[in-house]
Amino acid sequence: MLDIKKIRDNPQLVKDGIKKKGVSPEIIDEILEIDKKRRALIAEVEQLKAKNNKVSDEIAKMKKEGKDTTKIITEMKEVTNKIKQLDADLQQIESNLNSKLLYIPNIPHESVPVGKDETANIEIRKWGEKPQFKFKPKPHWEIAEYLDILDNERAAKITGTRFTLYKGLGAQLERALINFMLDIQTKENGYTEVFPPILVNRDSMTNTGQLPKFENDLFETKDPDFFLIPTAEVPVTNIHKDEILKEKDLPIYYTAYTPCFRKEAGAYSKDIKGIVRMHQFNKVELVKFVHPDTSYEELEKLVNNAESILQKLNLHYRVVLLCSGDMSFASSKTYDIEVWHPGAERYWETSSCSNFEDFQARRARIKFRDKNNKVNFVHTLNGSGLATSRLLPAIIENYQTENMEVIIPEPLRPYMGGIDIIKKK
RNA sequence: GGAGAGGUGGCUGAGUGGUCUAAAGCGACUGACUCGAAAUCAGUUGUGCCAAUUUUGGCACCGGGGGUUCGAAUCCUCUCCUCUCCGCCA
Repeated sequence: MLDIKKIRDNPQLVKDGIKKKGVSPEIIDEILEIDKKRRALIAEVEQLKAKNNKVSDEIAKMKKEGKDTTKIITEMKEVTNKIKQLDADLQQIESNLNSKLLYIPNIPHESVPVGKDETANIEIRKWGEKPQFKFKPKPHWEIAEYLDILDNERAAKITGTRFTLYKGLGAQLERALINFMLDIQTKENGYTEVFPPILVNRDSMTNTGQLPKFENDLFETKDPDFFLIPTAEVPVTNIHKDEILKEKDLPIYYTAYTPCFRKEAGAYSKDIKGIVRMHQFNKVELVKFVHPDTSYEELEKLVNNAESILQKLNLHYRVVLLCSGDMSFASSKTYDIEVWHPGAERYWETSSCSNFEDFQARRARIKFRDKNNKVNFVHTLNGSGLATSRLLPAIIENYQTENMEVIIPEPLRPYMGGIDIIKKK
């Protein structure tokens, strides 16, 4: 959510900002018009309330002195009725204003390239090199089927399309990756591990920006009404909802493994091969609550923390700075980390690291008290550290052998009971 | 799922229709005393919105929504959460 005061004081800046994100700027004029009405109404109704409060005190005194109050009470009834009516009007205007504000995206940071879609993204750096094979590397779904470690067909029997069943050493490798990543993020990078609820309420989903605009992308439950999280960002960011944190406690770093659930409505059908785009996938997430002055430094560190996993696994990747039009609704600046899949012959996003500045904090009312006792919004950041539905295929494809076996990367072997290769049974 | 109790400031906790501008204590902060600390003493101590911004004034907030009343922390109603007991259960 953007600050209504900022919109009021600097409408052109906000208009330019949302335009870069592909949202048409007329909405800002509507918002300002509603805000104007709202403030006029507040002035009117509060004046009446002040009178009401004053006279109520007088009535109390009169009663104590035994004076007759019937006349003044009759008069006040009219005032009260007027207040009720104005309050109802005000409530309607405020909910209208609020629902409009909830649809306004965050505006991009000045360092973000302006562009419409992914073609305007900028490659920042590459790490490692594409592995060379003496044979033609196969895509992960062929190897996984041969080794019988992933089974989409049986998962479809259980649930439906875009689900997978991890089997045997495949299941074990998934679990190893999760544990490995959590250990790195907690032991080396200073994150505190949490394991949050994966069903959340509407408020939490609104605070991080998935709602109200993207309800179609989410799975929800009936009775009670909850949503399945599309990312651990949602429950973890909401840990500090409605809190005023101490400045000395910042920055706060959390990491969490959760399954994630996405409808992937409208996603390209060509992506359904293998497990790169599932309705359910596993992810280790990194979330930060930081002082506003440090959030862009913290973003760089966050990206480095995510990269460190790929480096340890010796997987070639590139870091991409997203352009304004390719960024998510709530983000001010986003880097994607894309890992090389030699079988599929393409890079796949395996992490997305964003600074939301105070966009989410304002919605979730997450603040801190500074040295001068002033209360201010924190900045929130998050990034995948990493998503296993893209990482496990990358390992299968990068570590495949000519006879379709998969070598386990050395750092994962302790998590696999010492197993160093996946062979056909 | 059933029965009961309860939700008040950073924390403990009083307040059951009208100086509540929410008692008191603890904690925190500031100052005094001190070489310094402790103890002691004095003072300060929430959030949001509106208007002006030099001092400030007004409104709202006692889990949340709605209602009764001239007036609600207090009464009614719905709802959420916590605790205790029973039932069920990984």
